[in-house]
Amino acid sequence: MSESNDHLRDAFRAAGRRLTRQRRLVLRVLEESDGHLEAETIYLQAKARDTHINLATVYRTLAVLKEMGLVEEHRLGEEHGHYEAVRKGPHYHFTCLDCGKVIEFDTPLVAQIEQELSTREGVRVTGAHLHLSGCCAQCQTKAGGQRNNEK
Amino acid sequence: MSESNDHLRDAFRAAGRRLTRQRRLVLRVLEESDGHLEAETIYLQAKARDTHINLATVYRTLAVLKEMGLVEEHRLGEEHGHYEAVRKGPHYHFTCLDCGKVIEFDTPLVAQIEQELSTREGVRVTGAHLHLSGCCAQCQTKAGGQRNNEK
DNA sequence: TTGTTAGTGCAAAGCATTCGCAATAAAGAC
DNA sequence: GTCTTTATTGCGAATGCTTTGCACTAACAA
Repeated sequence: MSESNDHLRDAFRAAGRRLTRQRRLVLRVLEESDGHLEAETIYLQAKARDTHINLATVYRTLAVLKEMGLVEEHRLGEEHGHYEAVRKGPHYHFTCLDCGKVIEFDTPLVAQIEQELSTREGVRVTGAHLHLSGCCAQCQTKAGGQRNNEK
Repeated sequence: MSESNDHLRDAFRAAGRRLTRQRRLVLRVLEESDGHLEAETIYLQAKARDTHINLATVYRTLAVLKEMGLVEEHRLGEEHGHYEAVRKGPHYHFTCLDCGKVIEFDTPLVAQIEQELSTREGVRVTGAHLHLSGCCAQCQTKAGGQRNNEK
C-alpha cells in the first residue's frame, strides 16, 4: 500500500501536482471496480468510503487523471461519460443494446488498420477506439431470437 | 427533386411519420454538407434557408432520422454529438488532434473483428464504430515533428 | 514547523439536450 | 378542393451532466 502510494506520488510530482486523499480515493474506486463507471457512481462509491469528497472534485480529478494518462473516458452508450483506469495495453468494447452489458476485448487487427491508414494517409495514429454494439448471447436467448432494442 | 421527395415520403410513411418541411430541410443540410455537423450548426444552416425552424425541432428531427437509420450520431471529440447522413456502407473516422480535421476511411478488417468476436463470445454485432486519432500529415509537417495537442 | 499555493467544498453558472403545451400543418377521407 | 385527425412544431422552461468562482484547507518543500 505504501509502495503504490510512492509510485503515485512520484507520478503526480512529475506532473507538478499533489497527491491528495480525494485523488487517491477516486483512483482506488476505479481500480477496484470493473471499469466503465460514470462520474456520479464514482462519487457515490468514493463518498461511501470517505465522506470528504465532492462531485465537482471527482470531475476535476478525472480530468487530471485523464490528462496524466491514468484514466480513460468513453462515451459508450452515447450518453454521459464513462471512466476507467488504464490497465495493460489497448482494449476495445462491445455493448449489448438490450441489457447494457459491456464486454472488453482485444485484437491485433486494429493495429493493422492503424498501420494501413498511416501508410495510406500519412497520418500518425496515437489513439484508437473501437466500439461494437449489438446483442449479447444471453439476451439473444432471452429474446428468443427477436430483437427488442427500441427506445 | 420530386422523385427523391417521393422516396423520402414513402420512407416516412412506412415509419408512420410525416415528411415535414423541417425534416426535409435538416436532411438536405446534412446531405449537402461533408458530414459531422453538430446540432447547432445544422440549426443555423437550416435557418439560413428557411426561418421556420427551431433548435428543439432539429434535435427531435435528428432523433427521428437516427431511428430511421438515415442519420448517424458520433461523439468524435468526446464533447457534444456530431451528425452525418448515412451514405453508402460503413465507414470509420480519424480525427487530427491538432487541427480537428476528420478523415473518413473504410476497411474490411472491422468486419473480420466482428466475425471473430461473434464467434468467441456468441454475441450478434449490429453496429461498429472505429475512431482513430492522432496527427494528420499536414500538422506533422507544420509542427516539425513535435506535437502540440494539449488542452 | 511554517509558508506557499494547488486542491477542495459549496453553490452558482454553463451547455447541450429534452419536454410540456397550445398552435400548426401533413396525410388520408370525403 | 375541403374537412378531420393527430403528428409535428415553436416557444420557453426545465433537465442533467459538467464546469467555474471564490474563500477555505491541506500537501509539499524548505
